[in-house]
Formats: sequence, C-alpha cells, structure tokens
Amino acid sequence: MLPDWNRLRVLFHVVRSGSVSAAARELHVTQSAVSQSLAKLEAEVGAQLFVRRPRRLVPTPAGTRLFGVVAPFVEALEGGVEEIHRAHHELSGVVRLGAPVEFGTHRLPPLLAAFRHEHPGIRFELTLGHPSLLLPRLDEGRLELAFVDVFDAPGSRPSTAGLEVVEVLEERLVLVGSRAYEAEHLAGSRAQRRLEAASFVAYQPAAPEIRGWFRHHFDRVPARLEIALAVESVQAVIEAVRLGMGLGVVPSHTVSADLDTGALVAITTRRRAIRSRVTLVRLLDKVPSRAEKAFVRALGRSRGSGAT
Amino acid sequence: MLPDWNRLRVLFHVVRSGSVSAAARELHVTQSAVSQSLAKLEAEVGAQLFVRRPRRLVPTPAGTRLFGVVAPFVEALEGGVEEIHRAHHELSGVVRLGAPVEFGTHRLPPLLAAFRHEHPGIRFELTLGHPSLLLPRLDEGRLELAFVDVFDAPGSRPSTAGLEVVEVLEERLVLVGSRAYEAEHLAGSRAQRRLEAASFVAYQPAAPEIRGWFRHHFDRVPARLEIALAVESVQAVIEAVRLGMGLGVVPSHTVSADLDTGALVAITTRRRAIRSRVTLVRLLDKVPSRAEKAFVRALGRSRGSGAT
DNA sequence: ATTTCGCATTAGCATGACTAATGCTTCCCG
DNA sequence: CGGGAAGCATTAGTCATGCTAATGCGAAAT
Repeated sequence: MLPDWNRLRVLFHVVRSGSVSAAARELHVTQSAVSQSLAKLEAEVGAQLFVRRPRRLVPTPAGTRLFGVVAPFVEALEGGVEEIHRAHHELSGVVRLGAPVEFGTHRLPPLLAAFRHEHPGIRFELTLGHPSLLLPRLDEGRLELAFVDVFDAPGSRPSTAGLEVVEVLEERLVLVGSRAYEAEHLAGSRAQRRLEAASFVAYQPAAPEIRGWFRHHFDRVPARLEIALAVESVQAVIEAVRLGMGLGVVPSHTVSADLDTGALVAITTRRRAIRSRVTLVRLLDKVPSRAEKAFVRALGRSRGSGAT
Repeated sequence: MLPDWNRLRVLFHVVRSGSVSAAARELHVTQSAVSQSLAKLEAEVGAQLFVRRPRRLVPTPAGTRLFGVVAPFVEALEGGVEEIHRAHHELSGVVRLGAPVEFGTHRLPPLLAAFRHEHPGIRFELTLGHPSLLLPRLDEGRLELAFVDVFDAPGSRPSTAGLEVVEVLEERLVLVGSRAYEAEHLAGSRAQRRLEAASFVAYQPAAPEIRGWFRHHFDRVPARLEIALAVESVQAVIEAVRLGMGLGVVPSHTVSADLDTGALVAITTRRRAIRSRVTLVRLLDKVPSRAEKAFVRALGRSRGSGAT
C-alpha cells in the first residue's frame, strides 16, 4: 500500500530545505504540522526516515531513497502544470483536426495557412478520412475538431448526442456529364426514366449522393443504378465524367470552368441544386482551448457565418 | 502552486482503469468521492482534465499530460517502498562503516569476512580515516557505524552527545626501541630525563600518543620532544624503530614476536601499560537496520563483550 | 417505452490535518 | 557558568474537508 502522497511532499520539503521549520515555512503550515506529518509517514512506511539530532534531522538511507523518488516527480509536475497553464492561457499549442479527404486536401489547407499567418504559435495535426473514422476519434478525445460532410439522407446522419455541430461551409452539388455523353444518351431530355437509364460515376458503390440527387429532384429513388465506376475522389469522378463514363455528382465550384466552356453539361431540373453542408463538430462538454476558439472564430469570419 | 497530490493519485487511477467507478474500487472509496476529487483537481489546475461522455470520461490533452507525469512516479514509488520494506525486514543491504586506518586495514577485514560467511546478503562499505573525519560523517548520516580509537587524553575525547558508544576492543600500547638503540641511548636507564632526551617515531607531528605515554607513566608531559619521524602507519613506525630511528608507541600484539626474540625492547616502568580502546559509535536515536543489529551482535560474540 | 448504467450533485457527518501552547535538549553568548 | 535561543516532539482541542448515502441526469441498451 502506498503512503499518503501529501506526506511524501512534506518529506521532500524537509530534505530539500534541511529542517522541519524551513519546510513549514515553504509549505505555509506550522512546524508542528510538519513534525506530525513526518511521524505519520514513518509509521505508514514502517521504517525510520530521519534521525533526530539536536536542532536538525538527518535522513536515513530509506529517507534518502524516498527523496530520490519524489524529487524528479516534483520537477516533472511543476513542468507539467506550467505547460497546462500556458496552453490554457496562451494562443499556442496543437489543434488536432479531422476532415474528409477532398475537403482536407483542397479546401482546408488555404484556411489553415491563412490562420497560421495570423497565429504562428498554433500548430495543426490533420487526419483525413470518412466521418465513420473521424467521429469515433473525436469521441475518444483523439481529435479536437472534425469537419464532416453529411448528406441529407435518412439513416446516414450520425447521432449528434453530446456533440456541438456548426455548419461552416455550404456548396452546391450538380449532376454533370460530358457534352458528347449527354448528346448520345439524353439528347436534351430531362425525363426521370431517361436519366435512370444512364450510367453513373459515384464515390461509393452504394452511390448515396446519386440517390440523394434523385430524391431531391424527383422525390423517389431508382430501384437500381448502373454504377460504371466508384472512386472516393472528386477529381477522379470529374475525369471519368469528362471521358464519358457516365454522369456524376460534384460540387459546382469544381467544374465551373468546364461548364463555362461547355465541355461538361449540368443536368438541371426546375428544382434548385442540392446543397451540401460541411459541418464542424466537437464535443459539447469539452472546454475549448484558446487555440481552438481562435480557429473556430476565424472559420466563421472567413465564411461570413455567424453560427454559434 | 502544485495541486493536491492525493488528487493526482485519483487521476492516475481514473485514467489507468478507464472509469470513475473502477478507480473507486481500486482506491476503496465510493464513486462519488472520486467524482468530487476530480472536480476539485480540475479547479485547482484551472483546466479541464476530462470530457464527460455518457457512462465514461475521456481525458483531455491536459489530463493525458498529467497522467504522463504521475505514472512513472507511481512505478518508482512502488519500487522504492518495496525496497525499503525489504531492507527493513530482511537480513540484507549495505552497512556503511568507518574505521581508523590501522584497525580498518588489519583487524577489521577478518571480522567482516567471518561475518559475511554467515550472512552473505549483507555488504559493507568501509571508510578509513581519523575520528575527526569519521564522527562528522556519522553525524551527517553518511555512516551507520564508526570504529573510533580514542586515547585517554584530556581535550581529545570527542563529545558523545546523541551517540551510543560501545567498547569493542582493547589493546595494550608499549613504547619500544631496537636493542642497539636502547643500549646506546638508555643503557637500561628508565629515568624520565634520560627518556625525554631520546628520539621518537610518532604517528603525527604533535605525537599525542607519546605525550600520552609520558603522562600515564610520569604524570607530566615533556616540554619538547625530538620527533625523528611522523607517519600514520603502525607498520612504518615499527620498521623505523627497528632501524634505530628512535622510540615508538605501538600495540603490543604487533611486536610480540620481536619482543620474544629480543630484536625490540619494551620500555616499561612500574606502572601498567597504557590500554587503548577501540569503540563502536553510532547515532543514539537511529533505529538500526537488521543488518546493523546482526553485525554488532556478532562483534560482541567475537570479543566476549556483553556491552549493550 | 422502460430499464440500466455511470457520472454529477447535494446534504450531512466523522475524522484527521492543523494550530496554539508547552516541554525537552543541545548550543551559543556574555 | 548561567541564561537565552533554536529547533524538534508532544498534547489538547478545533474545524475544514474527505467521504458516504441518497438522488438526479442523460445517454445507451433492451
């Protein structure tokens, strides 16, 4: 059984200062309190830790041994507590982020770079992956913030229990095809049956974004779709679409140039385009560090979003 | 200001066990006590150490940092306390001794060897030197036991305050000269004036043992003595006496063979020979380890001395 | 929808850390 | 050499606090 740790602290001060009275001053207690504390520690440990000499104490080998154990702990503890204070009160430290591959590769780095320019003392560690990877890590305390792109599909939105969710980015999603593919397979038609018969390039075999597009524009999901390619990369999807492998859903800003030149054609209906929201997620009960706060504020300013 | 150390212990158990309830079981307190203790630690440190999730806690970086400081301390403390227990309850460990050069070089080693034969688990560290070196070290807790040869001379006996002094060895001291030297300078005379005119070989320039010899045999000390050689070595003194450099005081057992053959002659008077006592000194209030106790008992048996 | 589980909170109490006072022993100084 | 100083040990008493028992809360499991 380990002895009382506060008594070990008393022993540390007695050995370092050289006397009971000096230790009492350092600890802001009376000499009597220190004397009794040492006596109790000796009883707990079952060994004499000091020899009492006139006007002073002499540590025994056992007392010296314990001091040797406690002294490095005091040093490490002082360093640790100071570091925690510094992290809590200064704009510095590491913020661990999670983000989807696409967002984290292309959209986030410019934001981080701009932020770092204003706050060089803050560093980031970025984990790229699907929300199914990121949200558990957030839950386990391994990430401070997670960017999550959640499509408006029933059954796919994860639980927000215990989480604070803030929308930080919204982008329009469009279904596009190459000019040649559109001419051959649709010839200008926007009928649902004609569209369902086309081939598609998706991000996953289940093609949730394609089904979402149909649900949004026609209120129903096709029983089956021809997924010519599944690849979790917006750039790869765009390239496959350019090559005429089929239609694909992409953020409109990624193909704005192709749409302007007419190389790609947007498949539109009377309904507005789907909007995809990237949300920032963090643990509800976790007190954010100043670095985290500063970053979240900067995100809000860069998007003009006043979300709380 | 450092946080309460017993609360750090609570944090250690919570992180290691994974929950407040498990930590409570390990610490033999209620779950409520652990919960309150963590809350107070967070207030002391001024930073959140855990995020509260349903049915569990997640350490924050600050909590993980403190755990990283405390964990090695716990390991070292357990090792230290176990070692103290072992040293206290087993016949093992190190006994640090001090002894005069002569005694520690020739008389003590056979005693230590015999003792070690019976108690192989006990080791010794021997410091050779004058009592003026040994007694302060004893006082400072750097020696457990000190052998001290104290001549019966006023002003030279050190204070025994706070010390336990046990006589463990007694030997007769004789003043000797070579047969040739005695014939030439004394011619059998034992008159004090004739003796004072002789040359002497001493252990120190001040020759306290020579002055002690005169005080013992004639109740007065010569105003000046011719110290032909001063060397702190009994063997060196004996050799110098053999060579006729003068008279010297030596333990009688070291020259018994030379006295038998007549190579050396003892200068005697009607008074008995001086007796030199080697005493064993230790701190009065220091609880001796089992190793120390066993050694002191063995010393008593080897000398037939029943001293307490 | 109900039950389970673990953590947070509250009220109250037993106890142990602490203080004030005093005793003891050595050391210092005039 | 005697009185005062210094530091540690001890005792008696106080009160702040660590703890328990009971309960509330919120998510997860059934």
